[in-house]
Amino acid sequence: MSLTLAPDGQSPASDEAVPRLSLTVAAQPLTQQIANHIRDQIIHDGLKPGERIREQPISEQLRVSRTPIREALQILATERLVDILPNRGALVANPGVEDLRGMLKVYSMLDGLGGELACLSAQPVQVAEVERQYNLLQVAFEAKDRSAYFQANQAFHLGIVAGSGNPTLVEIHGQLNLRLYRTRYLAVMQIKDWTSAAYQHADILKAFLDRDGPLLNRLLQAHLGFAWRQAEGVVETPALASA
Amino acid sequence: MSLTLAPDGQSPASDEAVPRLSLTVAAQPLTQQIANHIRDQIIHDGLKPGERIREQPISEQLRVSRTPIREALQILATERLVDILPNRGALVANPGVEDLRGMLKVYSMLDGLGGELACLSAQPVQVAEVERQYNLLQVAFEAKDRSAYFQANQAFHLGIVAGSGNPTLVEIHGQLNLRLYRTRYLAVMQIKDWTSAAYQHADILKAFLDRDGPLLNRLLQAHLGFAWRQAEGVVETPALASA
DNA sequence: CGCCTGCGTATTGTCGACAATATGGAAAAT
DNA sequence: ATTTTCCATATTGTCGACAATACGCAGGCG
Repeated sequence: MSLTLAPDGQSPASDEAVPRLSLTVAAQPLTQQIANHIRDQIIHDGLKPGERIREQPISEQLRVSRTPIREALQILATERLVDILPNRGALVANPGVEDLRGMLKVYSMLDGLGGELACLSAQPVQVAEVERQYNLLQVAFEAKDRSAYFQANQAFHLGIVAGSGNPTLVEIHGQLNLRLYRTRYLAVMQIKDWTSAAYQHADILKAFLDRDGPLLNRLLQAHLGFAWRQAEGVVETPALASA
Repeated sequence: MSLTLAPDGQSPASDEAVPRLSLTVAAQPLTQQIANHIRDQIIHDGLKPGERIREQPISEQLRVSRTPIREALQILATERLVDILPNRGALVANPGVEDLRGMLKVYSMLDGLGGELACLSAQPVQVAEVERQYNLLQVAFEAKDRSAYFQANQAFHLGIVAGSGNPTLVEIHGQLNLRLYRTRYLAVMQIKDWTSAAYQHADILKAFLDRDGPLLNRLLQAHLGFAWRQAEGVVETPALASA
């Protein structure tokens, strides 16, 4: 879960135990680690929409100077997960219902396109992974484990898009997915009737296995539109709106 | 064109001539200005794909410390216009033909969706703007002014998408457009037969004015696919590939 | 009584310096 | 002659300090 960030964590006498071979996987840049850290907190609702993100507290918690933190915030701002107000700091992005509706429109289109392309070019190992996630989905559903259900649901859909073999599509789809992540998570955890949407996955999987691209495209878009209509009521949490 | 960046450019005695009223448009953050500066150079081919971007020369040219430059590079890396190799600097992104093909697939899908939505919710002023750009397009075409043609073509397509009223769509579409900008520009400037694609704009405009969403969607996607097939030959410039 | 002004403080923005890492080439070894 | 090692140099990465800006509140003014 949480990153082991502090660079002063000295493994005893490990200076020679871990020589700087080029074979060794290079540690991720500090800026990226920090961006990942903050991003995780945002999508998992540790940092609430509209909440102020101050640099100094993060600097102290992670034992890092403000410089890489500011670089990380620029990344997250470009991903539209935070808003940076010049000279007034960074806020967790707080999209309104209308914004979320617009994002979902684009997202479902990309999701459908991903499915359609995946029917053409998904590798067997990718198909198998999607099937595996479908089974996990069913297990979680029958166990009424919403958290596991959400996780498998994520992996199921992302797995299909990955099958498209289109890196740009995967990237943009994934970025929009992050923007919608928190809302979708809260929706899945809260809505009363989560049975209907769950059953749609069987048809989706079948279309995928049949490699029926156009059908899968339609099913995915309809599925997301349906899930959204169920979630819409939950969204009405204006979060922090002061003054 | 080029930014007036140097903060030492003292307009004589303008300290009181431009008081810091809240009505005054706040100057764009330095980081953004630098990002815009580098972005412009990339898409206009001043910085070539694969070329190294060193921080110090930029720092000297713009009379700015490296800190905001690094922040700008993080932004551009998130936009996939540059690649940052940890400890080894930033390069101008250099997508291969396969990458470009994948981007264009997503781009045309978004373009088509934008057109379809625009048929539903474009404001009269937006429709008028698209018509205006269409006329500029025709003028430039008849004058064989490829540069003006490209510019009007850009504004024409972006104008349609803007009519969708979906900020997320506009943003993602615009970002992909930037990634493809240089290639499209070089293609328009180089291809021999640029008459065929030009004529398609008449049908596109008509479908838009008729508010025929599905038709416009199909026309736009076909249009981009066509333009791409014409451009494909031009793309074969592997740029810098040393060692 | 409410609003405007001015100042102290908190926070962001920028900088120069130093540390860490990679690069290229000369010298040495095979 | 070729490869390897080692070092000087160039470049990126991180930091602490300072500058610039915004915020909140006390005091004064209409």
